[in-house]
Amino acid sequence: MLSTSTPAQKLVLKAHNTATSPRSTYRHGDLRRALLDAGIELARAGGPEAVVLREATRRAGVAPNAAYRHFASREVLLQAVRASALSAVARAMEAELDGIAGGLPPADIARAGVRAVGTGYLRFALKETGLFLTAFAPSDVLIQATPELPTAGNSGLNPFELLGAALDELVAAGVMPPERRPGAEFLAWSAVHGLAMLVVRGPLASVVRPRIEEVGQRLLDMVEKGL
Amino acid sequence: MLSTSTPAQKLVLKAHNTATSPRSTYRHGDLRRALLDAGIELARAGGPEAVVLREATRRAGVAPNAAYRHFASREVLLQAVRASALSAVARAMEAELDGIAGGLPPADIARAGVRAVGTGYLRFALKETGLFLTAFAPSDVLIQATPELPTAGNSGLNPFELLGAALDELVAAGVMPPERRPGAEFLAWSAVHGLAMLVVRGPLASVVRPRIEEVGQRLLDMVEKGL
DNA sequence: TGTACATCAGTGAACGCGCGTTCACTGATGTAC
DNA sequence: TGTACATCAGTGAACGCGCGTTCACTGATGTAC
Repeated sequence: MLSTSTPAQKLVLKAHNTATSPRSTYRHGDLRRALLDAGIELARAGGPEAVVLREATRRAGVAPNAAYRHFASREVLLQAVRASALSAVARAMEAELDGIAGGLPPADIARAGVRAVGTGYLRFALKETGLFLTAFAPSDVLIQATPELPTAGNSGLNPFELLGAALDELVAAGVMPPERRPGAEFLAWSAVHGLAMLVVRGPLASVVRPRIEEVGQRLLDMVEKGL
Repeated sequence: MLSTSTPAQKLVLKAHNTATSPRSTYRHGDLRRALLDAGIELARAGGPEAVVLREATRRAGVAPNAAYRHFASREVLLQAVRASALSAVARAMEAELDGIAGGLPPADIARAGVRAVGTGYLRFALKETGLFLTAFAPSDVLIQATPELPTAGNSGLNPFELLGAALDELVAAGVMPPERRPGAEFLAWSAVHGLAMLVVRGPLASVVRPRIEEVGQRLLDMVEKGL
């Protein structure tokens, strides 16, 4: 079947090659993408340590060393996966932001923006724990966005920038005094990040998880009042 | 020299055996303790993944499998190290609590108590990063204190209990309304834990680290106001 | 339109590594007589 | 006080594992003529 496919069919096969359909051509088509996708899947299921070069090549249906045509090392692949995970976090935040009802006074909108960013972060951590851990995993390398490896969501802002923008709105709406603005993202981020870490893998997993929505909203209350 | 030592000298050697002094007797003396100490040292230097059975036995000057006389598996050794790390966190908090000046009004004392707990946590994370990460590392197992593996400091309270006690004082001093007390430790812990994680290994390492004391205090301001 | 050729994405085999863990053992120690 | 003996903490060797990475290669592809 596959071996008698026409050149045109082969092209289609190459373009849509997945782990399940055996390759029919010598060349893979888009191995870089396939490895990256496999890496993302591994990270989703098991966090950053689960991103293993050999397993990614296995899933792409390719010899282990083929990966080196596209990534200089396992570490470089992992960084690409992290960038993708960061982008997914940004999109989760944007989804929450999109849900904000219009027609409210500016102050309420601004407050809702910060809450949306925090809520998106927490929900992502719970729903996509592996990717979340990968995005913010301990790492010596500072993850840099590049044109090929965007860390931003649809808005063009990455998670950190989305938080910053939401806080700017808070100031613009007169909810937060401008002198408190500098560095405020560190405080807000810390609170939400800490809860996420403690709940998804840490000591609060069993205690807080069932009440995470409630505790999350209380945490955001605290941040709002405290900032 | 060592081979001609008297039985009494041998006993001393056994009791004080370290990685640097070669064993003179067949039996080790206190291998369990030596392995635990080596594990703690490994965790201190490299976090939880650095706690490697074979390396611990190497440092204890013993064959790799000798460890199985004292720990059922690598995981069990790691848990013992974690308990010790938690205890060290508690002691860091207690050190800050001890520094609180007396003679203040109860409300101020209570507030200072919460700050001390948070400050101790943050300072420990920065000074003993490896142990900090080990204490709160992702883990499926809930770390349980046992008589042989205390997680508490000198006060007899573990880090979580120290925070709880400080918050209780806040209520007792009339600073915090009693109805806000339940679950408040989750919020306070989240904030401090998040900052610690983001700074010691996360994306804020380079940005915030130089200003960590200031940012830490601002974070505690936020918690105090927001609770 | 056909052919020669350079490119380079993938192959196949192998490497060294360090890990956790199991096995059958040995011999120092403390204890019972 | 001396001796036989059971205990059990440590030894020595080996296992299988999966990893990242390197090597010399091959053959499908697109391009220049």
